[in-house]
Amino acid sequence: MQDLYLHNSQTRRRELFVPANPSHVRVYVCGPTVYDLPHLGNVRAFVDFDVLVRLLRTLYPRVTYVRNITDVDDKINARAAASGEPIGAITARTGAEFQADMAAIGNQPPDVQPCATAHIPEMISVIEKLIAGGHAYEAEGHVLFAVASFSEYGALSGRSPDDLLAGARVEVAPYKRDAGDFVLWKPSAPDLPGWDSPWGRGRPGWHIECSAMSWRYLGTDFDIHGGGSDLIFPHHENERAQSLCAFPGSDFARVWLHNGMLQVNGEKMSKSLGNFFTLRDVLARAPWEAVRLLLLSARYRTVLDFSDTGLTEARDAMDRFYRALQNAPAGAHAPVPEAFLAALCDDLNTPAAIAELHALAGPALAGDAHAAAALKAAGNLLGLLQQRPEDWFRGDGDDSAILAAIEERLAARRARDFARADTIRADLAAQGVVLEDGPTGTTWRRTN
RNA sequence: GGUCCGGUGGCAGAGUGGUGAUGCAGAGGACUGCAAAUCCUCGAAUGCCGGUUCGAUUCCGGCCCGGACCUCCA
Repeated sequence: MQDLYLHNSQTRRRELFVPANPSHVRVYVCGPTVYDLPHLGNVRAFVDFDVLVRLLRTLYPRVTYVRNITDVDDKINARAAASGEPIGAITARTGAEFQADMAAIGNQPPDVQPCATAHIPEMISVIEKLIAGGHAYEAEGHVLFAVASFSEYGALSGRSPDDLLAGARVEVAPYKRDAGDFVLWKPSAPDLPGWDSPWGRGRPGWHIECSAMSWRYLGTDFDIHGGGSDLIFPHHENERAQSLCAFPGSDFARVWLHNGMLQVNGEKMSKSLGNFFTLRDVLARAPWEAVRLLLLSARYRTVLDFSDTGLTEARDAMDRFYRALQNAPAGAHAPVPEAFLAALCDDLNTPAAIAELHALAGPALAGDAHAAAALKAAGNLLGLLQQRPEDWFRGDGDDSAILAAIEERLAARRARDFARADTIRADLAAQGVVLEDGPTGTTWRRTN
């Protein structure tokens, strides 16, 4: 079997991936907070981890992929207060939109998508373990994690507790023992979501849900934890501290993977900056496979700058791949090519993998049916190239007017009335239909 | 200010201690009524300064520039 190497952000090194149990690989990825439509930066992360899981599924017999849904959060509360829409309605609606968008970009559903609000008892249980172990304390109705109780605190994000204080941007609540202490549980006002707990009616802090739900579905130790690089601190640092202290002797996640941010015009795309495109904005301008190819055209760890040029190029590349696929006999199957698999096994080197796609497209276009079948098999690992080529080029819709115009143009060409033929072709082009005259006749495709 | 990541042709983007992938764009040609698509050919890059080395784009140090994070974030 191909060795898989991954860049572990905890050690900051590329390491051979060795699952704790090769017959069952376990992966946890931080999912969305459901209060708005996913933007393209969110989508990049989930596409990257979708490819990771597809790869793991080809290398290992069983993979459990857990991705949480955060449906209790102060941003959700703020959105509800601002819009008047009830919290439950916001989370239900945007949760459904999230699922629809994941399907629209070609991501396979995770095995488990636990909601935070359905796992309050597990969170309370973890918090109780932390208090019992001397890692958490109650203060003014809050339960706080005591950073000083965990000597490894800061190891994941590479900072010392002292560094964290130096440039702190927020005021330190007076009830904290240390400035770095963070909330596990906090009191909730009567008009906000709350659950009964040993510390009164309240709601969880941000980080505890992931500790609770990874424990519930993957156990105290698992193989890979993924998320955006902006989550390394504080979210993952705190999550790790909670889990390691609640379950002494465990390793929690053994490999941490963090995807780079997506930028637009050199600036980070994020909800708080208000410069984001939702996935739906982008899908209105290009087919989903072009968007997906663009997102995979840079390595997951690097910053990716989104541009219209890139979108156009990705679309043209998909055109070429699907053209090549037209030479695959129906039902032809080929194994995933070695070089392609090797690229993905090198820390998900998707640009190198896409270069292999191009290397297959050449022979396939020249009529090599095996190369075409291999191209399709490789594309499948990226979540691409599984449509019929005619659907990619022409899609659904009423083609009768187009076909009639093509017939008329063919008649004009036979009569050597090229002016008329060119007029028809130009008219179709204006409608987004490109004609291509080949040795076997005229074919057509949509470009919008 | 602190921690971390990165700077490769016109653009995007890999890799590598010893002729620097791939795609787009560009130039020339084949094919075509003309195009489109396809094919052939070509030109074009390692931020700056040192160090180690027979040899550095790669390793080390400094500098410059960009980005992420420093309790909202994928």
